[in-house]
Amino acid sequence: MESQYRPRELEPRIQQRWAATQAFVAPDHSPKPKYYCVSMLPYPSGKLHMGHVRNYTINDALCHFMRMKGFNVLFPMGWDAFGLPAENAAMANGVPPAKWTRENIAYMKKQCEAMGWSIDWTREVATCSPDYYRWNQWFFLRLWEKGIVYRKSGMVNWDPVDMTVLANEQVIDGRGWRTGAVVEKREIPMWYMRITDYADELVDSLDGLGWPEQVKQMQRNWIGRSEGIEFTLPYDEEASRRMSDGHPDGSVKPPGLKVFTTRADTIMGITFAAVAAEHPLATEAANGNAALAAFIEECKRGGVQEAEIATMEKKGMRTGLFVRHPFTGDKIEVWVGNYVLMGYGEGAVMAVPGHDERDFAFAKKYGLAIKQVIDVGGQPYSLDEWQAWYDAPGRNVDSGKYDGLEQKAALDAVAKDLEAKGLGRKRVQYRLRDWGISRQRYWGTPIPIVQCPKCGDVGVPDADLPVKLPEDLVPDGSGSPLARTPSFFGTKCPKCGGAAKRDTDTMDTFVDSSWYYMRYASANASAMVDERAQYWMPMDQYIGGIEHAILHLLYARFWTKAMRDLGLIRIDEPFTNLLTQGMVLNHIFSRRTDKGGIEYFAPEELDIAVDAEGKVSGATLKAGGKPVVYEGIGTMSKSKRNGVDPQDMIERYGADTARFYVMQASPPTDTVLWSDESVEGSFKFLRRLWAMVHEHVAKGIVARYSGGEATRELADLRFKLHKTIEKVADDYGRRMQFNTAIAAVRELLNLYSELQDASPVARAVAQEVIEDAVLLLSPVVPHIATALWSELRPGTDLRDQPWPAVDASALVQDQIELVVQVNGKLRGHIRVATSATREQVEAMALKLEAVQKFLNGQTPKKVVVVPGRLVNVVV
RNA sequence: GCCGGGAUGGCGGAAUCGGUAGACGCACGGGACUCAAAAUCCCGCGGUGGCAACACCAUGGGGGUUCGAUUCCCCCUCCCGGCACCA
Repeated sequence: MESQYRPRELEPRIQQRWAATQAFVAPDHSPKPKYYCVSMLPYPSGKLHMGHVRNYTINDALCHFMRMKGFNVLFPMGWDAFGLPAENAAMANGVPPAKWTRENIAYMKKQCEAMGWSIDWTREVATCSPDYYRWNQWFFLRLWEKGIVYRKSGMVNWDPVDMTVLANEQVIDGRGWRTGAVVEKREIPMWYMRITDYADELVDSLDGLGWPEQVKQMQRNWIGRSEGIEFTLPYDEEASRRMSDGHPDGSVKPPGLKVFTTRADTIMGITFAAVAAEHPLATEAANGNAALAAFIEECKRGGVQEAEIATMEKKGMRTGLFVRHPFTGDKIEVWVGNYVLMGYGEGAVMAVPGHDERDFAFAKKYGLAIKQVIDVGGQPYSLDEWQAWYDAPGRNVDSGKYDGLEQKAALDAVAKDLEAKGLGRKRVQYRLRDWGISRQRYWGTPIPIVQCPKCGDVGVPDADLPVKLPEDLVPDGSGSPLARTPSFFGTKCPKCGGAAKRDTDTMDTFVDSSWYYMRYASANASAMVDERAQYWMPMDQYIGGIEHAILHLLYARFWTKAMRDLGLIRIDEPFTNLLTQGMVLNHIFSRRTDKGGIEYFAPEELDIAVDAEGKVSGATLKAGGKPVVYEGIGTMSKSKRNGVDPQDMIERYGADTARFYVMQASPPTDTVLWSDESVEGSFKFLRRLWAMVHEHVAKGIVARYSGGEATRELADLRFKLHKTIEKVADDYGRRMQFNTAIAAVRELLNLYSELQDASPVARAVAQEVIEDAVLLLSPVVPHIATALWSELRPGTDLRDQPWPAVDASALVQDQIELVVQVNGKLRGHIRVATSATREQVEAMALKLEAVQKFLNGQTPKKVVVVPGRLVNVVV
């Protein structure tokens, strides 16, 4: 055996052997139980970053562990290959997105191979491949036929200088990132999917999933199912006349202002009403009111991001129009408020400043009446105390016939009365909105629709799919390249044969990632999926960043249900268990460009200054010395340019060190701030492991311990070994906490290295311990483990070894150590027989000198005995 | 702003169901080996006081429940993620 650990020679050799024997190609049928484990597919940004290393190493370790446990394991890989960064790279370098993307994929695939992940590459998927995206198009058409896909107008961010639609990411502080121009909202026609049709099921079926509770909670809150009442505030004479004279959308004249509320019990507290700037009533009121028209224009300025809208200062203006209270007939003034969202409910609210936080802030600002209609324990009405009582439970007061009712009863009574008057009804409202999938971009799946002047929207016939994306275009940042390419959009109507135009929008990339895991399972199928998907799905374990907790996971769940309803798969949920990996963070540095846009810098391009506390205080460019702005820490991302390439680590220490490092550093669910300081320690450990095996082998390998007389020391070592096997299996399989599993093996090896005994029994125990330690670590560091195993058991392969068995007899103990506390503070230890009674334990504890000292001759007030753990003497 | 999460030594983290706070490492200090260095090995390592035994303090801050709280409850601060066109 080599005395030196040389990962750079060893790892490629072992990887070649795996490739030659197709070691990780998973059969689609097996007598073994299946285990399907997938990591969220990476965006091919150029190089792997540490987040990927963490993600796929967790995936790989779980897969190795499950193989050892006797499962038929599938670990596939693919590329989320459409999207914005490819277009940005194209603009920067003049290279078509297709070329850039494919080169990145090739490089990153090499890196994956160098990491030694046990991927079944025969199932690789790249979402930019026509073989893949044709099924996006095919499925889109099926959903269209079913009415799940439909067209309506939607709001986008508009850059008036570049004349282009901006992604939210491209809007920085309300300005376009390239031009620095103030962004505007613009309404354009788009395709939508009716995810809201599935809202109830998406909430209800969360319950059965093995997902982190926090993720399920986030999804529930996102869908935001709330039961409330939709009712009408009738117009007064003036409003009635104006709204019927020229109702802007020309639809049926509404008899009043429709609102939705979950707090109808506070209906007697209405002091005004508010509508969104885009509401038809606002439009009508602005007719001939220049100030209001200007205010509405102002509301439409700025981007469409919710965070931006929600943090805006609350502003409003009178419309001069009035509605009437449904019960009292009192006149209620209607305001336009920038805090009312057109996209939620009816785009209009009844305002009860006494019992709603936003209405309160608005009323206070404009000096509107605030009326308390819920009694909250006799507290006096006081604006200063308002924060304390606005949403407290209580009985109705100052509410006429509803006085004295509790919330639920008041709600029911109000609903009944509104229904009786024909003004309202109970209804469920979701916060969730339908999924808009149209993007005015080039690098995505073309929408398979032809717009015919005679026939309207016509679907591309299945036989003509895929509608291929031209791959040689280079975007320039203004408008969509497809919309300027007649050879793409010029076509004939499939229905009438006349000249027609293709839809030049592409699909949201969330479409691509909504079903790729089913395509892996039915690789190269001539349909979207086939029966093999049914074998592998639902996925046993899904792993990915917590940042995908809502959107991606919700869309994928919806998509799966839609596929089920079209008879393509017979499952309700795609992901049985979910592990949300914490993000790998790094420092972010940026600078404003001359144009007013923004530019990011990688840490290696900068000289970074640190203050006395070790915190980053500033930075300058290495080239040129210009200062840059420190923006704090954030997720490693391509756009912020703060990723760390693991390549150096692989080249210096090998893949096993990189793998070991990320796995031992922290629990997978934790966020970590990148630091490459302790990588060296991981390498030293592997070298020490190698040295231990080398030393053992040099003394001569023997058959592992299988019974016979053992000294106390050997029995203790075997106890530790078998406890460790139990713990590591639990950490890998149930807790998925690899850092503590590795720490446990280190403890075992620390104990092992103290062993001096060279007797035949000791040699057999040593063989047992070192063999099993290699097996326990093998899921994390498969290369070194494979090499060491072949020295410990010549002629056998690590890949054929099952997970080590726990020897129950090694775990039997006759004595245990208990902790003795006085008033909950540690004061000593006692060793007792495992069979000792409560009374015996108590007596022994009280006899301790450290305990007597605190007793001062008195009898203890109480003695708490926790079996197998501790004794607490209360004095 | 709203939703979800987090905060433990100089650093990463451990304590799994309310039961020994700091496992296991990194960094650092001291020592051994060496002509020297690297590598390796041994010892120490939360704070304050003390020669020591030991005592007290300590898990972001404040309060509470409990024999006992890093863990449960209430309030607060700061940080991270998401907020529908980044993926």
